[in-house]
Amino acid sequence: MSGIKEPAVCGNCAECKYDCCFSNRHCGDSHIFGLLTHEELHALMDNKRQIHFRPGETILKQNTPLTHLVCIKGGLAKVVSEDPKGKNLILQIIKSNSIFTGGGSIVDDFRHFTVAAITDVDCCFIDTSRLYNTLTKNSAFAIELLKHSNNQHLKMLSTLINLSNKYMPGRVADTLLYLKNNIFETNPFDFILSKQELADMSGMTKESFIRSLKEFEDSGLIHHSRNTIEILKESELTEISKNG
Amino acid sequence: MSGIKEPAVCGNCAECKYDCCFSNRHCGDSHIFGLLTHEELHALMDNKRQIHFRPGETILKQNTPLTHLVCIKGGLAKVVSEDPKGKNLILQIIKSNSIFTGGGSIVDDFRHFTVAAITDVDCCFIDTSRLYNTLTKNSAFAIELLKHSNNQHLKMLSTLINLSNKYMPGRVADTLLYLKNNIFETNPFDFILSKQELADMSGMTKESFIRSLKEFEDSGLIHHSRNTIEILKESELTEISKNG
DNA sequence: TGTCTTAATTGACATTTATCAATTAATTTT
DNA sequence: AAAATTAATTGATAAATGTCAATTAAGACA
Repeated sequence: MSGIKEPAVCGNCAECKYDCCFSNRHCGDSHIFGLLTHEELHALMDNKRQIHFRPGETILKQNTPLTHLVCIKGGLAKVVSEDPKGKNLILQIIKSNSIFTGGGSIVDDFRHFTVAAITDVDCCFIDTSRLYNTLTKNSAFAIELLKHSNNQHLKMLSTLINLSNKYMPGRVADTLLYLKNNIFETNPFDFILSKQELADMSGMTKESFIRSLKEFEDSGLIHHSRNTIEILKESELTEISKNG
Repeated sequence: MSGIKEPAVCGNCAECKYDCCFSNRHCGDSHIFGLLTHEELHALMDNKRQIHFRPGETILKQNTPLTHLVCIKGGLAKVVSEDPKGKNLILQIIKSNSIFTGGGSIVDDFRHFTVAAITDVDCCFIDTSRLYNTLTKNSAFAIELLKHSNNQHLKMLSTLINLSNKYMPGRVADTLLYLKNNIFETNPFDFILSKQELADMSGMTKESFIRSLKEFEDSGLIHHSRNTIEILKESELTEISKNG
């Protein structure tokens, strides 16, 4: 893990070509940084640091103070809720160009999740103390962040319903469809996730996940080998997801 | 259910004494409406309607368009996620003086929950189309709403963890402690909720809830009769909650 | 008061899921 | 390449939870 202090640059500056929040001015679908003026962007990003993480490294640790926002510039990371007894629940996979506020921002200012790199990850750390100031000055930015927050809220609701109302086959189907349609966006897809991680996404033990996957394989719904899964009958998987 | 068009009044007007959002200027802990100027308050609340609901009535219905915010002025309501197969999950109980945005606001603008009255409920409906304008003009208000949203987010996270990581006794303990400490704030407490509703709060069938409750009774942790529950050994219940 | 209806409770049983131990496969290290 | 470690898989079993049916209790009503 290495921290490189970046110069204050933005899409409006000649020298600025290489950074997600600056040159592209968007994180995920929200284009949230595009709402800032040149000056506001500089004020917020001035002392931003871009950091590289290797697979497996912890980017943010649950229960530590929330001092920075994180923008994922490249790579995949997992958002994990760690519980004292060691049961991990993977709530979300974060892709390139997404902004991660961590839930507790502006509320209790500590982190409620751990974020860990799955692949190599490049990301920016943005000071939350500066965020407050930006929110005050630019209400369009504040509204966009509110939208982002509400979006996360709805995603978590969907996770909650999936995990609490469905039996294992439905939950496994959800995980597979989520990976194909939202994360990897190819079929078949190579995944870097272990069976334990897939189980942690589905709220079950790895043994149960494996058995459920095998049933799908035997029914011809999917085909999987070491690190690849191909979804053969998506509509049937969707049915299984719906029926719980 | 009756709708009474209210005059545009606020805490600054002489005639205004009777309304939660106006005279008290707060909803729950957030005092969010206190951040608005006299003019902004009027602009937002001008055509507000105050409505009375009787026990059991639906206040907001899942999957309908999200056109209004709701402020609960008096009474208790339940926030329910209804699933197509009829499995209901009660996510939250709403008390007096709380604001309910419903998750989907500013995102997809439809409701992701049903809200139903448990007791008699008085509440105000505030036009969300006016909300956007207010957010734009008053960033402190926007930040406060963001805080509210993040708060809801964290509460949902806690629900998610409780439901997915704990066995039944832990979940029942959570429900009982939540009712005592957050909703009724007395001990013993009279509850108006049916066993089915308590089970829906705990993510299990009513039969399972009843059995779990009986075990607590037999172990001397609680005492319950028809509509009253008394928590006798809170610290032990807290342990059960922690250990899942 | 007795009838009707709904909610609460109990018991027997089936299903779902986790746990534990053993084995095999894959990966890393030496 | 062999040894050592870690991950994946399988089977047997136990624990957790849901389902169904039957019974009792409580509340509503005429």
